[in-house]
Amino acid sequence: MMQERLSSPTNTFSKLPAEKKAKIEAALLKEFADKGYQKASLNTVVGSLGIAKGSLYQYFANKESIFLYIFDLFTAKVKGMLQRSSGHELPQADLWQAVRRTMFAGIAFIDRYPDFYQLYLNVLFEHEVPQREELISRVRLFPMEYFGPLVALGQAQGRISRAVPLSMVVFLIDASLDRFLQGYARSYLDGGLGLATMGPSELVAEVDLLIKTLKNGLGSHEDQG
Amino acid sequence: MMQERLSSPTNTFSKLPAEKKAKIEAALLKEFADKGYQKASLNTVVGSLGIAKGSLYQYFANKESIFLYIFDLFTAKVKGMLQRSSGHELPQADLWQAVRRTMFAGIAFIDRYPDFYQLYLNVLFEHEVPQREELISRVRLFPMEYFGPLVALGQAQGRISRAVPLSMVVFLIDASLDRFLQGYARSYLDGGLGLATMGPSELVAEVDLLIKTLKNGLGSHEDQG
DNA sequence: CATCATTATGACCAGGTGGTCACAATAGCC
DNA sequence: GGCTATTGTGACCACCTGGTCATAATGATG
Repeated sequence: MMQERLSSPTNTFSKLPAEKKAKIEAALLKEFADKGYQKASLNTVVGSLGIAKGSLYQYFANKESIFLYIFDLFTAKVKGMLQRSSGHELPQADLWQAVRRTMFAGIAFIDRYPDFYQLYLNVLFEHEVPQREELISRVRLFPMEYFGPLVALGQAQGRISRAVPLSMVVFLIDASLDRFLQGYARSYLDGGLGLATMGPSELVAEVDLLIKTLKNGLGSHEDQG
Repeated sequence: MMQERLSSPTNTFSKLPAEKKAKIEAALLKEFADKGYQKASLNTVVGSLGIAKGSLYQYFANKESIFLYIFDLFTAKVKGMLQRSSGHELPQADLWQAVRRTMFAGIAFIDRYPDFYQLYLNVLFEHEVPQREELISRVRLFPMEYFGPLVALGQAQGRISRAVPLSMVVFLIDASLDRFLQGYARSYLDGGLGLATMGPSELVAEVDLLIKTLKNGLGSHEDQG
């Protein structure tokens, strides 16, 4: 009695040769990433694919379900990447190691799937994207559920300040992480760090610096390290 | 030989009675804030205003110039608010006081002009907004030019850690500030802080906590305060 | 009043959209 | 081959968009 999801393509689509399926998915992703949901044109997609519009509508019910299907591909990719990056983590792992790993996983994701990341940014802020809030929370829950327990553990062990509420710790980490990645992907958001033009090693140094700064704070301490 | 800006309305528009002008501006802002640039419909606007479409095109050259004009109103409002909030600052003012003031100014701005803030978020992330990067940098320069010198001063005086490059300090402050305000305006971005449902005094406490955390860091210190 | 400049109007246009459907092509099976 | 079920097709539809323009209304000036 499993309900078909609205984002499900028809089984005509699932029976398609893998290669053709991949091409269609890629073209759709590109269009949604480039133009956003509203301005994405299915006419353009079928044109560039060289298939008939009717075919597209034999694969999917409508534009919305097409979009949701593509976004599903994105969440699957994110999930996979996060699991791979945190999979070997020990139960009492260090929060900062986890943050570091997530950061690099994010950077790698943007490098490997720039269109998917663009799609995500579109959803974050575009109006009238179908089911926007639900889609966003689906993605944002991953890191939150991941960091929360680690912060609690760190506080219990005394390595994370107990003076700061857990929610604030998570907020700051999330904000820094997200904004760093946004700056990496869109140079005008990096606040002058120049992330877009950095080489890999510089990027690593910058990530480590950011984490160290999050840990130690911006104020000066008597014993400066 | 002053070149007319592309965003300039015709002088037909400037000669309009102030009341009518304000109504038109408000309706346009509302539409752009609600729908974003692309999906905003001028037909809807003239419909809700009860004026003819031709009139709108006697006030402005085209949709783009309409949008740029409305965005100009926004930057003017932001400029005014920032100047008012920082105007009385002493030359050797404290960075953290400045951050605090900017934070509250931002909150007040969102409360007072939610549509303008929405407009800004649209521009930040929507595709194919005319001159997007230029518009964004126009707004983002304000706080950056403001905080940069204060950070440098703080580092010279030894109150801000000299171990952290100025650009990183500015990045973290900017990211926290921006994200906090985004979370305040869009609850699904607040990372669980629950900003949207807070009363004013709670909000003040949260801002102070955030600033204190930025200063002291997330790690625990022997002398915990 | 008449004359002229300015402003308001809305029917109209070309272009694009998501979506449909009668039909053509193909594939599988006997 | 012939028959059926599935898949591919693109002309077509209603709808909406930003933008135009001939014309009407209004205001100013004498």
